[in-house]
Amino acid sequence: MPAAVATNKMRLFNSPAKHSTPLRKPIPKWVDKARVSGPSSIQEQARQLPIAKGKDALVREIRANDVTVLLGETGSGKTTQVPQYLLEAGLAESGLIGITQPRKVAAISLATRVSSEQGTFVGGRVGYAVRFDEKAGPDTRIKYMTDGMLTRELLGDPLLSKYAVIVIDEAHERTLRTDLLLANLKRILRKRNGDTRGKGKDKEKRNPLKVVIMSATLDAEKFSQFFYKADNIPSKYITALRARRTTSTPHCARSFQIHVDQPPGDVLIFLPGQEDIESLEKSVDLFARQLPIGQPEVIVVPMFASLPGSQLQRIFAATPRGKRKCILATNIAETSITIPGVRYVIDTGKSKEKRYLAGLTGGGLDTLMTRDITQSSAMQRAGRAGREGPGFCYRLYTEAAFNAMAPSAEPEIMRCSLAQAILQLLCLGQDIQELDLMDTPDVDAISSALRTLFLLGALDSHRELTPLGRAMASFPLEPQHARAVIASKDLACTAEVLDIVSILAASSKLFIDATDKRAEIAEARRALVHRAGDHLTLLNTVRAYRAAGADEDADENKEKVGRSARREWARAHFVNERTLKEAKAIREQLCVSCTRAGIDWKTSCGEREEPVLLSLAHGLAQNAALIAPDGSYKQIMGQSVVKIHPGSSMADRKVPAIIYDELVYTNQIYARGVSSISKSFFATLGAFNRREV
DNA sequence: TGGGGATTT
Repeated sequence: MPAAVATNKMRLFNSPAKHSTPLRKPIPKWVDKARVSGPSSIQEQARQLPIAKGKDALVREIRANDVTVLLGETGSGKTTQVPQYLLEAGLAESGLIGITQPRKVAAISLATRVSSEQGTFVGGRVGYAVRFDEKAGPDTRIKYMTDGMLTRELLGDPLLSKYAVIVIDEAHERTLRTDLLLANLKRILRKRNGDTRGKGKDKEKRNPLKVVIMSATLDAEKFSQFFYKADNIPSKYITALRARRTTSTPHCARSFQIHVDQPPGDVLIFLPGQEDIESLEKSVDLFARQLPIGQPEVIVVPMFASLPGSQLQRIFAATPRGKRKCILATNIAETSITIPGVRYVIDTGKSKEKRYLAGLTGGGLDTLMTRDITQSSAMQRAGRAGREGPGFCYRLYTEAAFNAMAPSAEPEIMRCSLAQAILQLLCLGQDIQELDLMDTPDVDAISSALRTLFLLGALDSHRELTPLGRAMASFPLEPQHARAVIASKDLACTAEVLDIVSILAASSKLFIDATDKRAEIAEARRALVHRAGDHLTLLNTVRAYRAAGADEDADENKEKVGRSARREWARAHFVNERTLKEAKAIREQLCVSCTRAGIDWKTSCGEREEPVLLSLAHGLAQNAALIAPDGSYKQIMGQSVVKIHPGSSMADRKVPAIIYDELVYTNQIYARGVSSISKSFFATLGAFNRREV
């Protein structure tokens, strides 16, 4: 460990336990009782969850109120049990029970769990709906889904009339989609449950809706206030369904004393970014080699989102007897990936945070900074220890530092680009400035997004949605990318633009960059690099991947051979196959959207590159810069001087003009996803000419 | 010369 970390004060926190004797701190007795009962049926386990005791009272409250806010920590069983209680109580007779989750994996695994508790198959009484995957049928009463999925349903059914109950889970995370849902639920409650109270007869005809908000942090009362204030929507705030208690004991230790002093169990260390992980990996390896004879061997495993899929197997592989796994992870291990066998968590208290700064002229800017985590994150990180037994969390900061942390993260709506959200709301006939949101974004962020939408042609000068804007909103893409797809129709290069845009819309990066293999990687990828820049390099890569093993695909029996040839190709070129697979699924969805919008997605421009770049430039008109006499690049719209990101194929190249996907400010303002474009292109862009309007 | 993490009929 770096000295700075090793000498910091640490705190010892007791974490949740399921069985066996706790290591240091006694586990509260009632938790013990709930967890120690030995092997039993899955239904029996459900009955023993802490929440089960409050079942009747809970159902009574939900029945009596339109909105119920439920505070309960992860593991209290609320997400799996509450929907079943409501089903049993007959609250799903007039419609579905929908439960939203911020993440796809959670929606799927919860549906699977609850299905088996109900003794049915997934897609029967209990189902789920996430992008690219839906298992729900006519018998489905309980549906787990991503919050994005329900937001999409809103566009087609503004009153969500299929649902009798909507449960918003993990509401404290305040994702953009959760916030948009909360605002719309308030509107729906007014419509479906009536403006005035006490007219019971009418109420039944109106198909009333029940809303349950679940939060894991103390700001739960804010949700209750949100629904009650102004509207007097009957809402109830129920406290503390605690599944675990986190107690703290001051504790100083050198970090690797865990390994020397503590019983077996893997160690999970939370760090801000890839750079920190790679440098600590070296230190830990060095430490491991200097261990006295007889000490167990240490296996160091890095973990961050851009790692290739093959690395993931190392994380989930069981630790051999007599060895100890030490996982160095970013925030990815906080919520999205659960690693079995972790008994000790070391929390540095830091994470990287992306924040969007709206620009008044030249689009926006993302900042990426290392910051202190929130108390909510700290508790989540601690909870990652001891999921299968007693566990411990060593916090590398003082209790005072913990108390100084923000209780929970600022809502996403306050720190992201609003262009896509505003466009979707306009399709619903809603104005973001009139919408009753829990937190209202800055007026600058709204004006900036409106300006972007205007430049893209989605809005006219009266802020009215144009037919082009409506067409853009029909794509599950950011407005800039949707604009590029639409532009590709007239430029006859839709196939190529879809290839590029689907990669840009994928969640992880296409290229894998290990610092220590830079020369090898450059050599392997040389044939893929296009001199016009990153967008056409992406296109080359997608095409080459598709071509690898394509011959075998003709024969059904050899399809497997084709798949393994592609996997091998991706590995050899340091390309993330997971990204390519995700992009393929996105592309298929985009083809459906194209057909609906009257765009022939098969139209290809072959090897011509100009139409592709011009289509992209229609979407990225605001993201353009010209070279200055001193060799730097200056934005066309906006005043920033931007530097081409070192990871770009255009780094160190001097061309007259560039377009880029985004600006990221770390130490300097870097343009990422850069292509060279002829200056004369801008003269042909209507958006560019309208920029002063 | 540098890359926290989710999500979309």
